[in-house]
Amino acid sequence: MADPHLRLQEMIAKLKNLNFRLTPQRLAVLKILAASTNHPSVEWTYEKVKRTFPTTSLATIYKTIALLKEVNEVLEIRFSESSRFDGNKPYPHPHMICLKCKKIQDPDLIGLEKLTEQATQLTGFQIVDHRLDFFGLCPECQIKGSPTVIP
Amino acid sequence: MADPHLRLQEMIAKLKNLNFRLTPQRLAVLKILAASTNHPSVEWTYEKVKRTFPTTSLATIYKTIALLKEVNEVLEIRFSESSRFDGNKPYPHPHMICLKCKKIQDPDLIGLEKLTEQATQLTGFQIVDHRLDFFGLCPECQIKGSPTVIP
DNA sequence: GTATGTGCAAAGAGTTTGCAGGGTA
DNA sequence: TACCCTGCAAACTCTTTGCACATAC
Repeated sequence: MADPHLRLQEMIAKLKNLNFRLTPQRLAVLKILAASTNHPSVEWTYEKVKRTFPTTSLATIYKTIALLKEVNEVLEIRFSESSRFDGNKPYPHPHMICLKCKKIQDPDLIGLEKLTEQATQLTGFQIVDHRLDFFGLCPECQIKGSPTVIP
Repeated sequence: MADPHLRLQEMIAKLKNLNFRLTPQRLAVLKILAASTNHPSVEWTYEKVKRTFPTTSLATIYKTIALLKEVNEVLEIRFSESSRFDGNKPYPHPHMICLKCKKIQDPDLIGLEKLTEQATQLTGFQIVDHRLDFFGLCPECQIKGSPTVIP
């Protein structure tokens, strides 16, 4: 993962450059997204921010994340039920998703570029984005009946 | 693509074997999903079925597709906005998705198995499903301002 | 004949939006 | 001080559900 502190500074710089204001609530969201490897959900981020700012609203979390998406400082991983976010690596990359505990992990795969080339040549598409998800059971969930934790 | 007539027969056989009833509405949905290469949405399927059965309800389309998902005779491609379906190839495969006209196409890519193996070995996940989507502009949409058609 | 499927309307979940009041630069 | 941001509640979209009536087998 990228250095969380560095990522936070990058995010702050981006927002300042674009003349967006750095409110305490926003800063709290940035910190969480910059440092998390667990691909937080909106709800999880909301609960975490509320520990510091109990009056924070869900709408503010949504609005802040929408802003970060707009300036490409967070990657949204959309599922039909809800979305998960990655502010540490805000660019497309493969994910391993545990169907039981909902953990999301980033494997370093080699060869995805080759597939992208093939796809381009076969279809003539001008590719601007991609998404590769593997679904299954993580090592922990293969063994015990681990609790379902949705980050 | 698989032979649409054959696919329809397979779907019918599956439902009969499991003692589900073959209503005219259901049959209409099966026909559409077995024969379509455009990865229909629920809404598109609904409009198409209504031409033959004007009193059909959206709920029936949803219920029929849910049934087909349950017996693995249709692949659901979920997006946060809505889902698209493939009854012709009801198993995981890569998709090319045009961001403009919403067309979805199936490229025959070589090498995805290698990535799956890598992912398994790197993470220890027991993989049961995957999804690979490429997003971009199809050849038509790269040129003209083609109309946005959502199947 | 009987259980299953249909159609309508209402409920549900996650997300977005409008607006009045409050805080940043 | 001026404008942007927050927080609350209502709205929105896609999908699911409950229930009375209809119908496939």
